[in-house]
Parts: sequence; C-alpha cells; structure tokens
Amino acid sequence: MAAQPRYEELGRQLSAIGAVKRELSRTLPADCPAGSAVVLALLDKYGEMRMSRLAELLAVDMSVTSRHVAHAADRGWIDRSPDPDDRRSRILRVTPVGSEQLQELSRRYTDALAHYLRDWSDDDVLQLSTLLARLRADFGDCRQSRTHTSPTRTPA
Amino acid sequence: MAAQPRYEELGRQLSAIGAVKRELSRTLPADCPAGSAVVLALLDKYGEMRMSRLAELLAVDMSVTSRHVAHAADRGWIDRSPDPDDRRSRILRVTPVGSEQLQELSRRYTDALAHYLRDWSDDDVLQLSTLLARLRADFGDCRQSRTHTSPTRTPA
DNA sequence: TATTGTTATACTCTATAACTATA
DNA sequence: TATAGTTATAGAGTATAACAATA
Repeated sequence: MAAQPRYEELGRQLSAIGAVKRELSRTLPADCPAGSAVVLALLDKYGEMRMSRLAELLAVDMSVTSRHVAHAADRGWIDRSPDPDDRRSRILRVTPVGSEQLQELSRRYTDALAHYLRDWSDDDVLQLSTLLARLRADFGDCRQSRTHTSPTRTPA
Repeated sequence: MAAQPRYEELGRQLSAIGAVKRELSRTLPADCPAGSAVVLALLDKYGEMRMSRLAELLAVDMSVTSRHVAHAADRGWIDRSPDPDDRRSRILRVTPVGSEQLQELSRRYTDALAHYLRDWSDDDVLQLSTLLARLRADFGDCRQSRTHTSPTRTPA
C-alpha cells in the first residue's frame, strides 16, 4: 500500500505515456494503424483464436476488435474462416502475407525502440515490461469483477 | 542495449496499457474528460504558465492544448489573463473553483489507484513511475530533434 | 432465450493547416 | 516576417446499443 503522492506521480506518468505510444505508432506504414498491428502481433504470438478471445487479449470491446480485424482482413493480412463447431464464430489466422507484414512491422518497431532506448540495459527494459504487465493484470482483475459474464462485451 | 525479444515484449505491454488508462478515466466526473484533468494537475503542480509551456508539458500540439484549456476555462476551473509583457500570450492559472474540482479529481484518482494497487508496495509504485518518467524523457529528446524550432507546434 | 459477431452512432484525443493578433 | 494562440477539419480509437445469425 503506497502513499498518496506516489499515486499522484504515477497518475501523471501514466497520462504522459501517450506521447511515447504516438511516437512509436508514427513508425508504422500508412495503411497499418496501431490497432491492426496489435491484432497481428497477438495472433502471431498466441496462434489462431476466435474474436471473443482476441477482444479479451486486447482488453477492448468486441465491437472495436471487429473493426480492427476487418481492416486487417480487408488487406489480406488475416483470414476469417467459419468455426465448424459453432457457426456463429470465426477462427482468425495470420495469412502468409500478414506474416510478411508483421515482420516488417516488428522490424520498424524494434528499430525505433532500440534507437530511443539505446541507453537502457536489457534488465531495465525487462523490469519496465514486468511492472507494466503486473499493472495491467491488477487492473484486469477488477475489470472482470465489474461485468460478471463477458468482460469485453457491451452489457446490452 | 537490450535484445530484440525484450523490445517486442515492451511493445506489447505499452500498447496494452491503454486499458489501464481507460479504467482510470472512468472514475472522472462526466463533464471532466481526462484532458481537462491533466491540465488542472499540471497547472497546480508547476504554477501559472503560458499555453506554449503547457503544451510542452502535455507533449501534444498547442492546438490540442488550446481545446483542453478552453473546456476547463468554460467551466471556470482555470483563468486566462492576458500577459502584460506579450499581448499575444495568455497566462493560465487555476481558479479557486478549479482548485476544489482538482481536489475531488485527485481524491477519486488516488482512491482508484489505491484500490487496484492494494498489493503494491510504496517502492513498486515509485519504481514504475521512475521507469515511465525515464521512458518519456528518452523519447522526448528524440521528439525535439525532429523539429528544431518549436517541438509542440505544427510546422505550418 | 442466450450468445457470437457486425454495424450505426457518438465521443475523446490527436494532428495538420488556415487564420488572427500581436511582436 | 515571425510567433502565440485559436479554430476548422480529418483521422484513429473507443464504447454503447441495435441488429443478424446461430446455439
């Protein structure tokens, strides 16, 4: 349990981090907004999955996920095939073209980070990643306790 | 200099942190979007200043700053008085009403963080704040090297 | 009836560019 | 001419709600 000024400082730092994210997204190609890039990265990391699972990983509403996915699918980066077990669902997979695209995105993103964080040690980067993951996890738990059924779903 | 997988992991964590920010902004009152809240917090922390300085602290374009400030000024939270030394400029100050508003915002924000981060030690919070500050600083340097004149200004 | 996913609409945040008023 | 700030416009991201198809 931390003291109040610590929380206020963290609050300021969190709201300021948007500038970093914007700077990073400037490295992306024109027809690939950040939303599509994250979709590709998650599908590549965790393998094929359904919309609902992807929405959960993205921590956004499924309607938002649907748009990002549609954008990527329109460009042939991912494939939406019907789920034979439940024909309401679709299975999402990265296509070969999407895989190439992802390699390019990954290269640019990594280059940018390597440039900006040239003074950071490997351990510094790991430490920040770990703390951010923990932050997100602790918030995520509370998010799920808000809506008991489906966390990434408009309650209707 | 960190290894590539470290960068990719950091990239994922950074893009996921938006969910935390959204959750926090849900604690704000309806007529006070996050933009206004940050403006109030910065003016309170650093004292009266001009638009250009505030834009620099927010790390957004001055046009964006102008909108946030207008929103807060319309509600009487901040005061825009002409700068006697340069009549193109305006000096921004938190009003007494704005000060009350800020207290309420700060209370809500801190309560939310205290709830979600109940398992975090004081040192954990400090460490994350410090790393985020460093991240922003290292990106900020590069931002300034992009535009040599005025960093938070549309080049026209 | 309930659930999966899509679409329509609205709101916030941001950047670019054109504009004004001063310097 | 150049600078401080405003405003008009456009784009990305998100949430809510209504909807279609299937369970």
